[in-house]
Amino acid sequence: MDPGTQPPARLRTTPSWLLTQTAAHAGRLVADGLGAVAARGYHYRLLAALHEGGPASQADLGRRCGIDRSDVVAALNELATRDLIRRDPDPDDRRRNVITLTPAGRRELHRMEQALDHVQTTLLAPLSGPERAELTRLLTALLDHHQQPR
Amino acid sequence: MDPGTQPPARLRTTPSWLLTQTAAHAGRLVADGLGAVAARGYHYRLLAALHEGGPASQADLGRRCGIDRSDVVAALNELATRDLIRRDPDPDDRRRNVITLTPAGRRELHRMEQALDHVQTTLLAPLSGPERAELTRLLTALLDHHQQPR
DNA sequence: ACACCAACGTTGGTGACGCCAACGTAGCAG
DNA sequence: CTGCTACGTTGGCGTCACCAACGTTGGTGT
Repeated sequence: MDPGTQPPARLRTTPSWLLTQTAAHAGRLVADGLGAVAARGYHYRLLAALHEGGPASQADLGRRCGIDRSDVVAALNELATRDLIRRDPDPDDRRRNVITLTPAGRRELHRMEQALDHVQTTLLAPLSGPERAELTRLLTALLDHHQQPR
Repeated sequence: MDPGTQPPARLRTTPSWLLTQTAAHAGRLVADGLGAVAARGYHYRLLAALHEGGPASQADLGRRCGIDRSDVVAALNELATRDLIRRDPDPDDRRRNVITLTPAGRRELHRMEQALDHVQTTLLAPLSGPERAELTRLLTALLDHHQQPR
């Protein structure tokens, strides 16, 4: 039909464009999947970090998840109103709060993971098993390299 | 030092997390690189599309770049005030504007590309040549697959 | 004991990106 | 002529990421 309705070739071969575009699609899928269980990325990251690392302070959670302290506050507020986490003052350090995953939070985390499993499937549909592993490896290498000065 | 300050393992092996995180880093690098020449992603995409495809309507540009019509308007306004593009009414279809790249716009596009070349280098630093090609191939496959219903 | 600095949680604001709804205008098909 | 579609424009919303500032608390140096 109408020619030139394709993305510019220079963009289509530029890794940064590819990354941001695929990430946009991935983000859309993730947002949809999490939205189906009334959650968003920050919620999942925080709950997953709590599940793996156990109770932690908000600052610790932020560092683990790569989320700014101020954004951790807001996300935890939302999780707390749904009773998915508990926020208790730390008796050993009165500056801190101890964030604890509640049973309901564990259940919600499980639902989120199911939704995300489905997202992975559809996202990686065009890739073979070895290709998925290779993609994971390459992205991990990029991430590790650029995350050293944290 | 303090253990458990690592991202959760489940996140670190999840492709969608890897994509969004690497994309966040890539986006940061791109934004910094383009910011050094007083531009942002939308500006680069639009100028690149104009350079490759020649003058076009705003709706066409939006389709080519994957940018919403309304966002095209704002970005073109910014480019127009810097005289990087011209916006003329289309005599053949009075609904449309014909967007044309000016010589100054071509120069700015060149500066942006230089900045982005540098970004690619630092972004892909940890990968070998074949690995970069493979990453590009995998991302392209993902993008093509998920862009069919456009 | 004191002053100093660092860390914590919190509030508020900014920007980029992506998306959607609505409007008036203009082209096109029936 | 009547609709339907496309176009440009305005305005708004949500997510993610980041920064500045404040008061409180902990730890350190002197």
